[in-house]
Formats: sequence, C-alpha cells, structure tokens
Amino acid sequence: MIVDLISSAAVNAVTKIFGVKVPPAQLVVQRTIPAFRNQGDYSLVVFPLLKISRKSPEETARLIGDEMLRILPQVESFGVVKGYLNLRIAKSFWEAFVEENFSDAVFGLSPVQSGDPVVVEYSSPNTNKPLHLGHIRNNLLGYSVAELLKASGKNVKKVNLVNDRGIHICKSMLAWKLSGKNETPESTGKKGDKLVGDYYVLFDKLYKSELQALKASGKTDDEAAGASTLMLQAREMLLKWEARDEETLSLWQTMNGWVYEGFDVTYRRLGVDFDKIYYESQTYLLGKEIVEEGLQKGLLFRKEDNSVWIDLAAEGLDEKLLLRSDGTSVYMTQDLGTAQLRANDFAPESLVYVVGNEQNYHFDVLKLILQKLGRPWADHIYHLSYGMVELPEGKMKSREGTVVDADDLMDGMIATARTMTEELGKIADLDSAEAMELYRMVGLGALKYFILKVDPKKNMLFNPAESIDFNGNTGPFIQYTYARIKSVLRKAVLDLNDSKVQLVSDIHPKESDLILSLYEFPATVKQAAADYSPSIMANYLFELAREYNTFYHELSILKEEDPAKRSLRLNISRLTSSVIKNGMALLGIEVPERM
RNA sequence: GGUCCGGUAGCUCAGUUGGAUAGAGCAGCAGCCUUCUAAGCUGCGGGUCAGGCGUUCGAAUCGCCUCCGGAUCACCA
Repeated sequence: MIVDLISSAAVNAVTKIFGVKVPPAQLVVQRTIPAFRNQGDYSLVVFPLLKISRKSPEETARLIGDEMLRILPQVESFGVVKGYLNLRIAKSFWEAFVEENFSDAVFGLSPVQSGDPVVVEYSSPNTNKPLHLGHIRNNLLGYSVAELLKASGKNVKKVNLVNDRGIHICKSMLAWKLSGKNETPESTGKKGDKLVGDYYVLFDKLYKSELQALKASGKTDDEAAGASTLMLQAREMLLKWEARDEETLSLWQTMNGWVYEGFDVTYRRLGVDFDKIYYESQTYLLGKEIVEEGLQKGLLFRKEDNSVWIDLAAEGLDEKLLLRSDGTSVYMTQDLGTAQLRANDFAPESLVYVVGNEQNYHFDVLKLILQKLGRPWADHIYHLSYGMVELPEGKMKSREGTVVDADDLMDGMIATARTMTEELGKIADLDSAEAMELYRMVGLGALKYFILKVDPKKNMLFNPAESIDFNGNTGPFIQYTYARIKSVLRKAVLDLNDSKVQLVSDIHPKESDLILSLYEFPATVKQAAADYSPSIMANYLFELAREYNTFYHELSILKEEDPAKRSLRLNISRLTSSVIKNGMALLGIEVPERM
C-alpha cells in the first residue's frame, strides 16, 4: 500500500534529517483534503514531529518533503500548508495500477483460505413469528458480514439457529388444534409461516379473553393466570413433547414444516443462505450435559427447589438461572449446548453471533460461563450487537400489530421500483421476465442499501409513510452508475483491447480522484470485515459512484480524441464497474446491466 | 437504581488509530438533456457536533461531570 510506503519512507527521512527514529504509529498519512488536492494526493501530518525537529511546521515539512522526493520514486512533487506535507504521487504509479488491475474481475477480493473457520450465526428465527423488518436487518447484516469476512480471506461458515421448541411453540400448536379446522397452507393459500403466526396470535387472543372472563368472575390477575385452562394445556403439551408423545411430535413436525417452507421463500427472496442449520430441539440436551459438568466442577450450584444457578457477582453480574426447578432448560442452557456443538463441528477460529443489542447481557454471561468451564474457544466468541429498527412511534411490537412484515415490505419495494422504471421508460425493449428481474433487483437494492448503510450498532428509523428513496445516497443510485458504465463499455468493445496506459499529458483531477478511490477498495474490504461493518462498504461505494458520475459528466470517454486518454478512461470505467459489482455483492445487492 | 449503547444541518445518516475550513442524501431554491443512460450533474441556503470542565501543538473523536433517549438487569426466548 502506498500509505505504508509513505509512512516508512517518512520514518527513514526523519531518522536521517533529525537523527531520531520515530515509531511509525506517530506518523499520520491521510488522503489530502479536496481544498489542497492541487498540491498532492496524500498528506503527512508533521505536527507530532516538531518536538524532534525543533523547527517551524513549514520548515519541518519542507525538509521531510525534500528527502522523500529523493528516496521515494513514487513521489513526484510536494507542497506544504502549515504542518501538512502534501505529496503528489507520480502519474506512472497510477497508470501502472490501472493497467495491472483494469481487467481483474476479482480485484480487491482475497482468495478464501482453508484455515479454521469463522462461524457466523445469523437470522435465528422463532418459528411462531413471520419475519419482519427487524429480522431483515439481522439477515442482511449477517449475510454481508459473512461475505466481507470471506472477501478478506477468512474461511467462513454461515449458520442459522432455529428456535423450534418451547412453550411458545406449543401455544400456536394448541390454538390450531382447538380451532384450526385442519387448515393448511394448501387449503388456505397462506404462506406456512404466516399461517402458524396467525395461530400464535390467536392463542394470545383466546388466552386474554379467558383471563378476562375469569377476572369478571372475581379472580385476581394471579388467580386468573393460575386457573387458565389454555395455559395449562400448553404446559401439558410441552411435557408431552419432551416425553416424545407421538401425536404431539407429529403435529409439531407438520406445523414447523409449514414454517420452514415459508421461511425458505423469504430467505430466497432476500438472497441469504446458510451452510448449516441448527435446531434448538437438537441442542438443548447437550446444554443440560454442560450444566451437569458445571455442577460437578463446583462452578454451578443447586438451590433447595432444585433449580441450577451460576453466581457471577464477582464479575459484576447477577446470579443467572441455568435449569428450572422442574429440570427443564432455559435459553442459556440451549445456547451453551449450541456453542459446544459448533465448536465440535467446526473447530472454529471464532464464533460470531449476529444478535440484537437487547441481548448484550445474555452474551456476556454466555461467554463468561464457557470461559469458566475452561473452553479455550470461548475467548473468541464475538457478539455482533446491532441496534433496533424503530418506527416513528417507537419499537415494533408483534403483539400490537406494528411490525413491518418482511414479505410485504419486499413486495412494496419491488412495486415501487416497477412504477419508477416504467415512468422513466428506458427499458421498453426488455421482455417481461427481464423487466421483472430488474424491478426485483432495484427494489431489493434500495431496501438492502437503506438498511446496510447505517452503522450496525446504531438504532435506525424506518418511516413507512415515507417510502425508501431511489435517488441520492441509495442502492439504485449505485446500481444506476453501474448500468451507466456498462452501457459505455458495450459501445467500446473494440477499444477495450487497448490495455497499454501511457499518458503524455497530466492526469485530470477527476481521473486521479477516481483512481485513488478505486485503489482504496481492497483496504476498505479489510476494514469493513475487521469492523464487522457493512456500512463502511456501503458508504465507500456511494462515494465511488458519486465520483464516477462527476467524472462521467465532466470528461468524455468514447469521444475523447487522444487514444491514450480514451484508453485510460475506459479502463478506469471498467475497474469502477467491477469494484461496484463486487462491492455490492458483499452487501448482498445485485447490479443490473441496464436500468 | 446498577450496567451497556446512543445524542452531528428541518429530516435520515457519514465522519478510519485525535489532524487542515465537520460532510453526504432528502426536503427547499436556481440552473443543465439535438452530445457516452437526467435513477444523473452544477450552484445556493442550512451547524454552539446535547451542555460544561479537562488532557493535547491540535478534540465531533480521549477522560470526568450533567442533561436527554434507548436497551437490559425474568424459573420468556
């Protein structure tokens, strides 16, 4: 990297001039701000060196600049503003960069390594609840982070953990049994996950009216809850399930099967996938074994009522329950089992959990328990904690019907993309299948970009009343830029073989801005992966597209007379297109050849 | 109350390990299609970076305090 070259050359220069070897960390090299781009491309901040040089900032910068010019052939000239040494990188360096990479279809992407895998868990749905906007954020983040890690050279395994058992699942089963009239996805035409979700809601409704009736007959809240026959039946059903009762298991399998079919449809549309799917019904028993192990090691303790706990007061946390008094497992028990299973399955380098920030405490505890149990891999558990998606009136609540359904939202985005595209009327010659494909790409591109451009750890706002934009800092803007480049490239087939880039004249500022940005793509991939932050990639791509558009507007490409310039611009265009395509793919966003 | 995370333009958001005059988009106003795709480009207006104190040559960024918002502290998941 040129930044590293500059940095180490500066260290040598300082050593030579002032006789002091400074740590490279003290030297800040950054892209020159637009106001001084006439002086250089990268800037060295010399303020930290004043104590050593004991000269004015300008004088210090000049001395270092002179020496840099001598020892670093990539530096062509320099300028000084206050304590900033602005270095102009030689034209030949950029020419060589473009020439080397313009046709590299995987520029900036590292080949996947075969080392120990990074296991990324995301999605993790509850089979009672159809996917909503919050899940969309989770899925997009998880998918994108996994792709970014791959692109930075990691061996990545994407896994999903399905929350398929427990009292809540019994509730929807019970409601269906009591008043389902044998409805199926086929008989109703409903998506399986929606059908089951409806029964979950129905249970809640029936339960509430039962409570109402009990309270009307003079019972207190607690008494009513205790007397509820519905809740009693749900508990009985859970016991039957744990006892492997055939009829219960069969209903459970049938209804979960409907849900999985429904989820698959949504996952496919979202474009996310998994290498392995775990089910809590298959991990909770292992969790119980781990609790047993903890008891034997004296790490956990049993209360008089038979419940099992861990005391984390020394770590500043509370006592935490690991097994109920009736011996059944809780959330934490299952997650212990799941983590162990994953460690057994993959011998992973690290375990990444994409889970909302409401569970920060849970993951602190999970990691701590596993560490105390002596699992060395527990040190490499990382909770990628992301913020909630809020509506103008606050958090989404399934109970209050304020959730934004994932399928509905995607339908809406695609419909808007269609309206918009038809109004613009540029693709009248596409057949209907191609057109539908374009609407899908653009609609989903807008949605995905809207979500991924925000820093994961921050809460974000979604206002259903204002539709997601298609202009400005949006997915479609970047897709449009791609389609625009491809249009130029289609018309330039012959010129593209001309791969030699040798300019007689200077590089235009718009060209060098763009090249500079392209040059930074590989580092951006690494940065985004290291920070688990797709938003870094999203914002980079927006800047790149914006720079391309100003470049496109100010300079002609195909009509440029000078063949060397034409060739350079075409090659820059081609490289920009592949960076956009590859970068967007890391966000799970497709780009159209035309739009 | 304890712990954690936020607070940047009217709105939605960027802002790398502290670096130059804090940036985009939307909304508003004014321009640009007989010329490679106008989902674009150019310009204008818009800021006490919640507030205060401190560290530093230099603070939106680091530390302390205060205010505001959110999450969490369940024999729910």
